[in-house]
Amino acid sequence: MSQQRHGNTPGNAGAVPAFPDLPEATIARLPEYLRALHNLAEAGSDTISSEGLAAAAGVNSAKLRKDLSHLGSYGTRGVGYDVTLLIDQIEYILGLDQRRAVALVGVGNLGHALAGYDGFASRGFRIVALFDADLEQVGKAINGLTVRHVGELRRAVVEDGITIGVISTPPSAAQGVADDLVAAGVTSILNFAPCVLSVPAGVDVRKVDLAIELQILSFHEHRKASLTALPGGLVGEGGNQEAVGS
Amino acid sequence: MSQQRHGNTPGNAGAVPAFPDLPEATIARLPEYLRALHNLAEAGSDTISSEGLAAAAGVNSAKLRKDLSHLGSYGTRGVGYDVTLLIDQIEYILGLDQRRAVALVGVGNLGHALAGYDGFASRGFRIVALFDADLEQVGKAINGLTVRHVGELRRAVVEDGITIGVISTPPSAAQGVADDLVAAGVTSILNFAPCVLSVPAGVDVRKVDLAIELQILSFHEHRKASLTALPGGLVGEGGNQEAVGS
DNA sequence: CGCGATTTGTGCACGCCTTCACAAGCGCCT
DNA sequence: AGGCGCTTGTGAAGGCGTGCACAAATCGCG
Repeated sequence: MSQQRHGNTPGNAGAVPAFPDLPEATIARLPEYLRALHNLAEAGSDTISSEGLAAAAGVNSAKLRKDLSHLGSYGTRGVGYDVTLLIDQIEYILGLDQRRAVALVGVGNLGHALAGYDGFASRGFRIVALFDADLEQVGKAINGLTVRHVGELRRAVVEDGITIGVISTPPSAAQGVADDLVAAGVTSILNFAPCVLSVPAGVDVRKVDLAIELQILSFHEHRKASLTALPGGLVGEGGNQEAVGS
Repeated sequence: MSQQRHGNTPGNAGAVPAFPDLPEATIARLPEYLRALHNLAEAGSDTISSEGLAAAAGVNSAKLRKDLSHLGSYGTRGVGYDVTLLIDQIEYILGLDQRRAVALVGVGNLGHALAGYDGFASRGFRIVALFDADLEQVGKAINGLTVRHVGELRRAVVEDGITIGVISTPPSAAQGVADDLVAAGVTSILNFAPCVLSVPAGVDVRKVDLAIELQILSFHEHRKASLTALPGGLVGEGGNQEAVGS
């Protein structure tokens, strides 16, 4: 592979190193590696082998090595990977060192919980604004933030430099909110509403549908149930551990 | 990933049709088709073309046809698919007609919201039991259910015929809860705790990590930001719409 | 009854991802 | 200094999934 490390292309004027062209599958796994690495660092490990990190992240070690090789070889043969160095690298690649500002729209049942979820703050994000269309909710304080009316969205996005929006409204309102977010300049959306959003080119949408996750599990339950009725029975079936992420 | 060799014996004597051997990718999309179909049915459509359903589900029409062809041919050439027939078929395949009983462990911030989430009840599941290790929470009523102590888990799973468990505890408690669920007979787990669970063969685990979803979006933001700094700029970049699910 | 319009079902090719297997590289011990 | 054990990085092969393009099938209409 032509690995372009920090030795940059001569013509690149930016201070940023050439941005690696990572496979989607790899990108989806980097956060998991990062979490595992943080645990290891906290436990006092300085270095970790691909085997060890793979186990901690729940993946195959060959896959992990190939993933990491894509971002430019930060391991030492015979030793392993430097934990803190790798953390810095992955956080840089993911852009987490910027602690991006996030807006959350819809503080109903789920949105309320998301607004108070520690995991966002502790893993690279700042929820800086909450919105709702319901005047009943507007003005309420959640986790130190005041819920504002969705009409103020545009101004807030610009003022606070928000680049990511989270939608946790009912599905009927989701498309409208998405349109507002895009119009305000948001280019990444995390959608919890069970519906398809249509957005212009250049805007990324990820969808999390909680019921769908259960339905997929239900399928496997159904399959397992119908298999146990068969003569062969289930012999040495491998446990299925699948992580979300496309 | 999975290593399942479910040899489907041709001489299946059961009244149930031979269980189809669906690709994982197809399974993950069936729930989305189902949701779109319910919307269409509510709107009064009797039949729908692959093109129309694909648009409603946010996928390519060829992909949709191939997916549906895997579960037998329920369309009519020149006409399209019968909406209600297709709904019944997909619900049967996913095992949703059984309205599986679900246990939820951990009624903290997120768990509380999940316990009250309408989407579960309206899309084929019954949350029948809530558990927590915190005695402060035990006894409280959420959405008509009383929170019980996690020690009662085993008995409840057996008595209520629970087959799916949802873990929304802190990561430190998740593995223990998973062990308890498995010991009680649960064979499918939806894990919201940001950690890897190890479970015996035959148990399915799906993981939803909210922070990871944001981190993936953050990567794309980072990439987009570094691209706009380049001379070419972004030319006709296709909007990325990715759904969760492996 | 036949024809054309329409839409499904699918063979095929391509690309991405995973996994194996091993050479290359590194540190440690003697 | 040299050899040995350990670990990374990667070439190659195979499998899976996607999307095109088209044949087969069905309906409606003249």
